[in-house]
Amino acid sequence: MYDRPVSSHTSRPAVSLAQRKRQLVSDELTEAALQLLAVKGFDAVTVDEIVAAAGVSKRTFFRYFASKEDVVVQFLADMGAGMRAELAARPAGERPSAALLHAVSGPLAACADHSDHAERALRVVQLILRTPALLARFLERQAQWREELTAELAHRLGLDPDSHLYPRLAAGTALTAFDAVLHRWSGSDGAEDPAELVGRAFAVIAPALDAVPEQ
Amino acid sequence: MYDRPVSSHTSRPAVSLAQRKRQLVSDELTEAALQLLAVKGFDAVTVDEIVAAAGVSKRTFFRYFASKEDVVVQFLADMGAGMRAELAARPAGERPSAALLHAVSGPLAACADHSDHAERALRVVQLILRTPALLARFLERQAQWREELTAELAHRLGLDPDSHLYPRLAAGTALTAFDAVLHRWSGSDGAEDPAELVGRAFAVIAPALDAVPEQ
DNA sequence: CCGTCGGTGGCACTTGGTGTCAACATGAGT
DNA sequence: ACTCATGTTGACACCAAGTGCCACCGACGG
Repeated sequence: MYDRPVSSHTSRPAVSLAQRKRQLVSDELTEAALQLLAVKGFDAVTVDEIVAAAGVSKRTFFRYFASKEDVVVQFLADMGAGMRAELAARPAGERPSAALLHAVSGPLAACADHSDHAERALRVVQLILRTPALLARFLERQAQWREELTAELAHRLGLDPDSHLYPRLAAGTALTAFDAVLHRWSGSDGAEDPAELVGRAFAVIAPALDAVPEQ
Repeated sequence: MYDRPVSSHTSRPAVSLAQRKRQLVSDELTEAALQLLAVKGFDAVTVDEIVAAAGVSKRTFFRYFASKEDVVVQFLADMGAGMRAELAARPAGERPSAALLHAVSGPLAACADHSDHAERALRVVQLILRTPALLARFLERQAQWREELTAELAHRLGLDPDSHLYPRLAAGTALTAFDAVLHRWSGSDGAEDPAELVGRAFAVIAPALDAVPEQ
C-alpha cells in the first residue's frame, strides 16, 4: 500500500531495512511452506520441517503467522480487503448486483492473468479446497469478509444491518458466487476463465441482489 | 433412526444395553461440556476439565468426539442430514425456492418451539457464533451440507453439478439465508421467530433460486 | 465355566502454540 | 566513539490437543 515514504533529510528510502528484512523472512517462510505442503500434503508437514527449510526458529514462524494454516490462507487474505475497498469505491447509484460483481471480480481477476503468481494461486486454492483444516480457516476468513461486505452494503443503502436481512443476504449470496467460481476454476485446473464464470454466476443471482429490500 | 429392533428369541429390547451405555456416556460428556463452556468460554476450558466433570478419561472423550470443538458442533450436526432428507422428500415438480425453503425450515423449526432443547440450542448457537474456533468448525460442517444439497439439487433437476453453476449457487444461497436467520435469531436472544425470518429471507432470494438455469 | 469382544483407562508420545528471557542488531542522540 | 532505546531473533520451558498402544474388565454366547 505505502510507496516508500522518504525521511526528510536522508537519501535512504525509509522502507526501513528492518521492514525489508521482515518481508524477506516472511517470503522465505511462505516459500518453504508452500513448496513442502504442495508435495507432502498439509497434515504430513510439521512446522519444524518448514522452519528448518526456511532457516529460522519455530518461535519466529509464529511471530509471522498465527497458525500453521495461516501461512497458506494468508496468501488469499488480500482478497478480502480488496473486495471491501472495491465495493466502497463503486458509485453510489449503481445497482447492488453491479457493485458486488465488481467488488468480487477484482480478486478473481488476479487469478485470470496467467502469470507466475496466478499459477501458484491455483495450487494454493486447490490445496485449500481439498484440505479440511485449511478449508475451515479459509471459511473463517470469508466469514469476516461477509461481515465487512454486509456493513459496507448497509452503509451504502442507509440500512441498519441488524434490522434488515437484505445486506447480509446480499453479501452472503455474492460470496456464494465467489465460492462457486473458485470451486469451478480450481476443478478445471485453471482452464476456465474466472471473469467469465463470475459473470455467469451473477446473471443467476442478480435478481435476488436487486430485489427491493423488505420495507 | 432405528426403532429398537428385537432379537428373535429373547424378550429384552435389542438396543443392546451396550448402545444405551454409549449414549449415556455421550450425553454425560456433552452435558458437562456445554455447562462448562457456557460459563467459562471455549478457550478457558480444557478437555481435562470436561472429562473430570463427566467422570471419564480423556482418551474416552476422543473416542466420542473427534475434537474439542466437535462436542459443541455435533449438537447441530443433525441439521445437515435433516435438510438433505427433507429436500430429497419434496415433490419433484416443486419450484426450487419452495423445496429449499422447506429443506431449510425443518431444522429451524426445532429452534422455534420454546422447549428445553430449544433454549439450549440458542445458547449453543450463540456460543458458536462468537467463538472463532467453533465458527470455523461449524462453517466446515456447513460446507459439507452445501455439497450434499448441491448434489441433491443437481440430481433433482437432472443437471451435472460440475458443468452447471446453478446447483451450487442455489444451495449456497439457501444456506446463506439459513445463516442470516441463525445470526439474527441468535442476536435477538431467540425473541424473533425463525420460521417467520426464514420466510422473509426466502422472499428476497427466491428470484435467484427460480431463475432459469444457464442453458 | 470359559473364550470372545467391545468399551475403558492409563501412559507415553507427537505436535501446535505461547511466555519469557537473554543476545544481538539498528538507528538516533550526545 | 559511546550509549541508550527499540525491535527482532533463538533457545528453553511449558501447556493443551490429539493419537497409538496395551492391559483390563464386564457383557454375552457356547
